[in-house]
Amino acid sequence: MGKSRKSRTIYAILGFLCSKPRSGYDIKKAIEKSVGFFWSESYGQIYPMLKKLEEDELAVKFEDDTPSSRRRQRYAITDKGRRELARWIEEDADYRGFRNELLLKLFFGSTVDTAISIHHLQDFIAHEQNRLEMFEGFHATLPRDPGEMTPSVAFLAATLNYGLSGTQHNIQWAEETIELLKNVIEQ
Amino acid sequence: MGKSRKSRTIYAILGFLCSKPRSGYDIKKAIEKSVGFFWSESYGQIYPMLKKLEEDELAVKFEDDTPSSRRRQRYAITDKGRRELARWIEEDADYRGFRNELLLKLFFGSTVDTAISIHHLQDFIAHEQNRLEMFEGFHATLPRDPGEMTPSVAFLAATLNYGLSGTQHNIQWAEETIELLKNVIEQ
DNA sequence: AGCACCATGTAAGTGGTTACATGATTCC
DNA sequence: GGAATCATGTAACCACTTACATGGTGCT
Repeated sequence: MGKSRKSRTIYAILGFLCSKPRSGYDIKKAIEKSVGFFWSESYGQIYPMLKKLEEDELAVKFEDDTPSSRRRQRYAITDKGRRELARWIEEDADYRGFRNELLLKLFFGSTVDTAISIHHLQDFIAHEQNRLEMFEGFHATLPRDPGEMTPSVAFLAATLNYGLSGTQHNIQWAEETIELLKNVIEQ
Repeated sequence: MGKSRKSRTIYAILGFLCSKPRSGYDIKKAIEKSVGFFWSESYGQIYPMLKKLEEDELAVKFEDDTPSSRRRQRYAITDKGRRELARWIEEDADYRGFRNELLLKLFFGSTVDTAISIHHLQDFIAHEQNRLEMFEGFHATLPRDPGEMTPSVAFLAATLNYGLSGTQHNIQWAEETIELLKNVIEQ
């Protein structure tokens, strides 16, 4: 009776098959491009899982009928697959299992030179500023007209907003924390 | 040449041994109480790792000399252990590997009834509000007087601030997102 | 010819959780 | 006596990453 130690790879794949048939390679790329800032899957998970999806009749494979093109094994989601995806989405989400290495290093910061912690925070700010630019670029491509706010755009915007405002928040926190640590040094 | 697929359990343990000798049980409790909102370790990791720490001379075991008390095997960090901990802290932190199940469900929200996504967000708000109370309670115990702002308090405050402001941010985002989704429904 | 990219996989290894086993101690 | 907690461990299992293998395609 495990609490929630199940792979979510299957649902990530089903979710991306929902919009259109895709190959394993397509799925990996789509994940990186759209949800990469909060989710990732490796080929080592995707390809075996696609095989299992077909076994369980949650997706069907169809070879490309154009023999001239590259070998490409695309999968389409079935009705059973859609139901399984919906069932999972309706389940309560699991909030546990976060691990933040930066915070752990910072928590132990009093055992090393404070300059090291400040350096980590500056690194983090640079990292988050890169992400911020990426988010802003992405955000600019969203339709601003409320008439174009279709459901799927709204859900995309929702996750994007999380990344955007979260990153801004991270930068602000890191800057404030640097000041805090500098003040402590001076005393 | 793995990029960073090494266990950090060893460093979490060393970090907690740094302040005083502890048993495996103590370490687990200390982690839950202080860094539980961004880190966790299980006994299945801690006890074998303590054994390994002793083998590698990063810690030494000493049985309690009071035979009347419970069996308790405490470990003390060695100089070598302190050096190893410091070495790790100085390394660049790894920001990768976050997975957010709530966001994934939300990203696929257009495939199910929007009420489900709103329900998830309301659940999330309740969850974060509980955490907020916990953080605020914890925060209130910190010394406010700048004179008492010792380094170790400052680093504790830094991580706590992350949790505190991050939780506030999460709540705000979730509330705004509910409004966004409600507006989409009405159209 | 050579490089970058497309594309599909597999094998090995690891980190981590969960469930279970065991027993002492404290407190009601 | 019984329950809760203290306390230490192990075995099994699993999700996931990494590294490797293989070969086609398109472009210069």
